[in-house]
Amino acid sequence: MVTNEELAELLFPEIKTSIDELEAKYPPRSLPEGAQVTRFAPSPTGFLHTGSLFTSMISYMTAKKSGGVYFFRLEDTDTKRTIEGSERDLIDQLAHFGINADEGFYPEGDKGEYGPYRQSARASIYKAVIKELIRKGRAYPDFCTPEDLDAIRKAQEESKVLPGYYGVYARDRNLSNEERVARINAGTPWVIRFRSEGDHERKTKFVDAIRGEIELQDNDTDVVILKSDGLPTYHFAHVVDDHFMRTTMITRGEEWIPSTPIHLDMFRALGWKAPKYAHIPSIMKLDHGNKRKLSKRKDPEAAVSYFLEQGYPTQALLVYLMSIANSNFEEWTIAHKSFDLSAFPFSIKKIALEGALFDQDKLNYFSKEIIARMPLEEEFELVKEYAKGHDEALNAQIERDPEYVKKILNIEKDRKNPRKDYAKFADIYPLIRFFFDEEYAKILEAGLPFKEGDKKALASLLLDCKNLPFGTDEQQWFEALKEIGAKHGYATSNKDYKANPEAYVGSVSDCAEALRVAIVGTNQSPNLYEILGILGKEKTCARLDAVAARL
RNA sequence: GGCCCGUUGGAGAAGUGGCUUAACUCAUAUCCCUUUCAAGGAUACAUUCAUGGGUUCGAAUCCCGUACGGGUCACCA
Repeated sequence: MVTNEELAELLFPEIKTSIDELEAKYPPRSLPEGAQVTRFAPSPTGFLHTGSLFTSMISYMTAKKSGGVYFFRLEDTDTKRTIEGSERDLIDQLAHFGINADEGFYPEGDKGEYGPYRQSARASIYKAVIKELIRKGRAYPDFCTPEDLDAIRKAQEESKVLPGYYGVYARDRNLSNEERVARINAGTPWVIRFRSEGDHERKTKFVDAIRGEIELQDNDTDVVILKSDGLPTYHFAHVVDDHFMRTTMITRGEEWIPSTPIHLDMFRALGWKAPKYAHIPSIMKLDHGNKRKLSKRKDPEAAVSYFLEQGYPTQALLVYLMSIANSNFEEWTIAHKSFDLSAFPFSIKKIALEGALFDQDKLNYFSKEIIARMPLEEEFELVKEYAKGHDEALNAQIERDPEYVKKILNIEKDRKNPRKDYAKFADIYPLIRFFFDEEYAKILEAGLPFKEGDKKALASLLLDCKNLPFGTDEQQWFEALKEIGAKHGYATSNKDYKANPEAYVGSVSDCAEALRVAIVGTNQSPNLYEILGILGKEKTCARLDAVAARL
């Protein structure tokens, strides 16, 4: 007769730690009433996903708003999919967005009392719990090969019965301990499965912090909890980690809803109090008329790095994501004239149930608004940082003459309603390149889009514009432009022109447009007066001469 | 296929039995302003809340069925 105790000892002889010792080592946190402990627990399998940023922001806000703790845990139990170094990117990018963990895994070392915070370093903790489960008869070694499992699944499909390792299909569930010991000693590979006592005919209920009460069929499958590589599966790691790390609210993607009964089943078996769950909806995308989850493979906007490369201010993305999470946030920003997330009364209950379609237009709107209202110095610093890593041409100009670039960024900024030209920093250079002489030379070379008309008259008008005053106010400057225009047959107001079009060559608008095209190369630009002010008299005149000479 | 979640305008959504002739924001369109563009101002945009039935004096709001969309059924998380 082999006891469970002996089986446990044979399987994990090196494990001496008891659950009580773990309980003592990781005591309940002393936090004020209502404080939530949340976490973000990604796998290091690539770059930060936009949906992950969404979830982590929600976790972070939930902890902060309640005076609790937000921590970061690395779920690196899938050694096959792990991408070397991606944990660094994960943490760096999160930090970039200001989502800094109070405790957790850091490449240079853990911070906090509830570690280790990387699952691959917690093997002995999982095994200690499993050893106890085996002693209690709630876990057992399973000797099925992948082929055996395939065969079971096929048989189930043929007889149209639910697939899975449960009940009579759980082949090794009722092996005698003697048999188990014999196979182990014979060197047969094994995994450990949880022994469920659930009944599929019954329901388990739980309250989701976002969706309210959810009722699901009870779990009755004996899930794998320890893989053959000695590492736990997600299901088990979640239960053990979030118990000993004293997480109070699990924020995770909605794809986890169907497996929640498995987790609840294990919490019950271990006699632990289950945490609250908040299942976050996924961010979707419309694809040929169908909604689907943002896909890292198909959608560039699924990777947070995309927004960083495009030069969206991190605040803009966060604000956009918050507008999806709590739709009253938008009204709040208007009422408070602020985009400060930390001041907003975020509520996890207000998250809508259906996954929102990712809306680039709306992101751009927020981003334009944020960039336009940002103080010049702040904007300049962000632009500088962006250009350094992502925009060579812009960077070169900033290095050559930062003050000049700063002046350009400041055009029509100091007003009640500042210009909103840029949704992202990548938009900047194409719009301002005409300011730089070598770029202007290229523009000139490509030909200027003047309206059809008398070239000679145009040249003479442009040459006359060299007499435009510098250093005066805009009103005086514009009067001077009108005067010059009048000399060349342009009406001084659009009304005059409309009233009697035959009497004029064109209106002031046409006159201004000619000047604009000559100086910037297109018929659209920010305020001309400010542009000329930045270019200065010398450059302006040189450009006018060059254009006139070509006509 | 089983199970679960969901369904208000092009998009995000408010609304949980009468105050809704369905808020607010983005997008779109038209007009005004205007030295262009951006901005700003004004107006328009769901006779109706997926659909069929029921409960009620009264339903987007409660109940049931149907359709559609999403998710999930691994030694992946």
